[in-house]
Amino acid sequence: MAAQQPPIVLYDTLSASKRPLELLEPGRCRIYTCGPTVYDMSHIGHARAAIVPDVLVRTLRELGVEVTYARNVTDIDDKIIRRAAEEGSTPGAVAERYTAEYHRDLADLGCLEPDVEPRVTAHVPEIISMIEALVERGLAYASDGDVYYRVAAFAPYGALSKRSLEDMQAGARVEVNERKENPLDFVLWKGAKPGEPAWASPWGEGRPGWHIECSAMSRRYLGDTFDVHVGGRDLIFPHHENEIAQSQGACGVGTFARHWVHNGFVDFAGEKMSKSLGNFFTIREVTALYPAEALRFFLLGVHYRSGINFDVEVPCPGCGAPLSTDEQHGEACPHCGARLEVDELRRRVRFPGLEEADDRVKAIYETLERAQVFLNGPGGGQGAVAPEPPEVPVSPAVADMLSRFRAAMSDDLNTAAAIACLSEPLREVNRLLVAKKKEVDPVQRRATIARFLRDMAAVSRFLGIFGADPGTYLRARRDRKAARLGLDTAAIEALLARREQARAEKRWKEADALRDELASRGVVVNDAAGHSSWTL
RNA sequence: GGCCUGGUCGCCAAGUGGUAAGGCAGAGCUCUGCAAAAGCUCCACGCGCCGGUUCAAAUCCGGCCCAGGCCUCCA
Repeated sequence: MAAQQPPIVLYDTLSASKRPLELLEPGRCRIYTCGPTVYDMSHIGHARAAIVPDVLVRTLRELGVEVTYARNVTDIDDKIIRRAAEEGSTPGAVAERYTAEYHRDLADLGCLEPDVEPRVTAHVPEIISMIEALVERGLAYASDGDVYYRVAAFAPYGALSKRSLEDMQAGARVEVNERKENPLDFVLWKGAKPGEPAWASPWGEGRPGWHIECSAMSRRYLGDTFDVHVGGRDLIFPHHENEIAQSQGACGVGTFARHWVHNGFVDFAGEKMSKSLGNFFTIREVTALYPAEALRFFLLGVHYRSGINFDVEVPCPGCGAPLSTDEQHGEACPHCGARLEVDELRRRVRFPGLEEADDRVKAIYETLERAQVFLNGPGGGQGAVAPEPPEVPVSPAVADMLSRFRAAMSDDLNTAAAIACLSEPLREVNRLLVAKKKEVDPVQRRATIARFLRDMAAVSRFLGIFGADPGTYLRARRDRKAARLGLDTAAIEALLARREQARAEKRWKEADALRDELASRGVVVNDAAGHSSWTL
């Protein structure tokens, strides 16, 4: 597809409107997103902040745009230093460890690797030279070993966050820092403190402030001006506002990101996440309980700019009664009196929304698997999808699926609407798969199912979901869930075999009793023509 | 206090001027030894409330009520 036209419409925070993504260079898009500060395990909010730009990148690529995607790692920062001190480790070791954990989480979540992933500590020279440029232009000043940005000297300050300097001064907390000319000035370079990592600079030993790294590194890899900057909503102020001040201050007004994309928050149980029980979970904690694809599907079920709520259900270990947030913090269950311990509660936590997502992803994979088997027979591999017979009519619902899906994705990455486009085709394919021979035109049936599989492969490239081999996914999901529930797979298979024998001999009572026994463990039995299968 | 979002079916959630997507739950049915899965049918004359603009409004304007966020580290 020639991408001469703006490929998609995207909401832009700076202009506060949806507008076509007009690329600096037709057919090519440069994207920068703020990656994590690596001082701890990443939480679900980080997952969303990574998945949103990932879907943007995937969508543009699928629409024929050549994308350069940069996502930084902030590997030097107060929190990293503090963490290292707590652990008796070094900031470098802390950063390295959590960078690796972050990569593992994102790989689980199906995020593509960025084309470049710059680290702050490897770009100190670029940072210093940018600060020097700001000082030369009167936009920054050295003060007692620190360097600060002179906010009042940058006229557009506040344009992104829609706040005037006066507004902010009125609402600002009084900050005691006599090194600053203005309380709103922010630090570009921090003078070294004893025992902290430090680099030589024109202002003495020190290290970069928080915001400057994104300005310096985006410039290095994407140029003075690039197409899209992505980040969480909470970064609009001060982080992104300051990036604009730095970059445009150094490179000129009109430079830097042409389009600002900000994703909404993830809330837990209706509250913004905080590190107290019940509303703070890491990616790893969640993916230990549910498939990572279910988490991704859940996060994409809501438009990226909206907040998304993670329902959390914490049952009492004693009586199973759901506990309110307050009750979770209590000593004992108000219903049965059982002692409550944090670790125990965290292990038993349930996420109803994720369970629904898990079931939905499972159901879609089941349809994909049945479709594959229909076309290729049992054991037919993923790559063995039969070519679509030419010029054969395909059921309308399936024929339109991909174009409708693509249209939704092109309209400000409306993943929720895009996913909804799959429902009708899914129903149609399921209908065709079980239809009696005389009910459908066999040629059309085959063509429709083949087309569906082909187009679902495209869908999976947009979303980063449904790309696994269905049989492999379903087996892994089931076995993992069985292990988590402490079920003995071999014992289940044995019961199932006994039941099949009973059924073959029409001993229905025995067969039903065995099914009840399996059901009591949560195992769902599915009888097909010749054989039975089980799932969870 | 300043600034900014959002209030759509029991729950989740699309829809930003043209007559309410989708998912879950629920009801009935088909298939089935019985189930399960799948499928079929049904499930918001109304989109926080009150006015207004318009041939036409969930969508635009004004007022009000409610919830949340940012202004400090934060995805």
